[in-house]
Amino acid sequence: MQNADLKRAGLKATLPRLRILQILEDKAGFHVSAEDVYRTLLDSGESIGLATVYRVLTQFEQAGLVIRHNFDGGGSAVFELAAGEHHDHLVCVRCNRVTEFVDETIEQRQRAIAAERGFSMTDHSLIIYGICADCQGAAG
Amino acid sequence: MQNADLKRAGLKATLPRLRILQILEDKAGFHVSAEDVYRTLLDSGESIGLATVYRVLTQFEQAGLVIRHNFDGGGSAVFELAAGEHHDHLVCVRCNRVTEFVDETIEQRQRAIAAERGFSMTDHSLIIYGICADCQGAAG
DNA sequence: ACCATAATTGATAACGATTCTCATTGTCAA
DNA sequence: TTGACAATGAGAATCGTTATCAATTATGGT
Repeated sequence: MQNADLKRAGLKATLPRLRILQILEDKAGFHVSAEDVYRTLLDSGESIGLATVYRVLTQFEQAGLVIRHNFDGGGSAVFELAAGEHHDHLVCVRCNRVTEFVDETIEQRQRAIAAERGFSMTDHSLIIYGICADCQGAAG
Repeated sequence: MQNADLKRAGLKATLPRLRILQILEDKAGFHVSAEDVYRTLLDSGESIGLATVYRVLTQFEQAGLVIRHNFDGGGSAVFELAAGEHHDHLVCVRCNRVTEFVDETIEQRQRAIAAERGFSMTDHSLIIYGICADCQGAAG
């Protein structure tokens, strides 16, 4: 039960938080914006304010439940459930689809580079922008 | 003469563009926001509109003269002269200073990963967030 | 189950960054 | 020079996001 997930994160198990967590789980593996979550809620007949969606997503991020990404291009941040291990992203600049990947060689080099410079790494973000196979097939 | 740089990029050599290009050259190696450029202009006694600064920076970006970065945290985009080769960034989350680095191993892996997935890479961005040596020394 | 308390919510105003609008001005090729 | 058309400046408008604040709700002790 997600109720416990929230408690564990130090958050009261309120209805908006449960609903939003559910939506994120339903879309596991996808990247959704605050607006996406908000619209999904509206479509389900829930009446939860947009401000609450932003607040809750920020709380989830701070609690480590979700990860926020600021990809170039699209002006809004996107979120994904923090389940599983760290991964990086391939973003299609044409259809905006996001694919994930993990590469241990790169991870190692990053750690080495940070260490070489006395940099205490807190996070990192690697994004490859390009045109996905589907979009190459489709239009020029 | 920068006049020629602009012409080559297909841009008329107007005064605002020349001044802004000059500022970017003066700050080569640094990352400046549109506001930074704007304030620098004001301080020099120039009266160039903020809207023009944004427009010109966007044009420079499209012309390949500058690179725009959207680092996490700081809400505004920063720009740097596109001179020289591609490089990645270390961003200090405490003082916001940006350091650059190049790592051929990572570059290669990125190309390989894109290729493996039939992804036609147009760009990529690797940012390591952390606390720089100076800031570690300073405060806890 | 009930209550008090403190956290959470929703509606909307406010915000910062960026873009748009449009009348005015400037550049450049002829 | 001059004309055509792109570029500019000032401010309004827009976008995503955050703050405000009164009303609502979850939770722990009873």
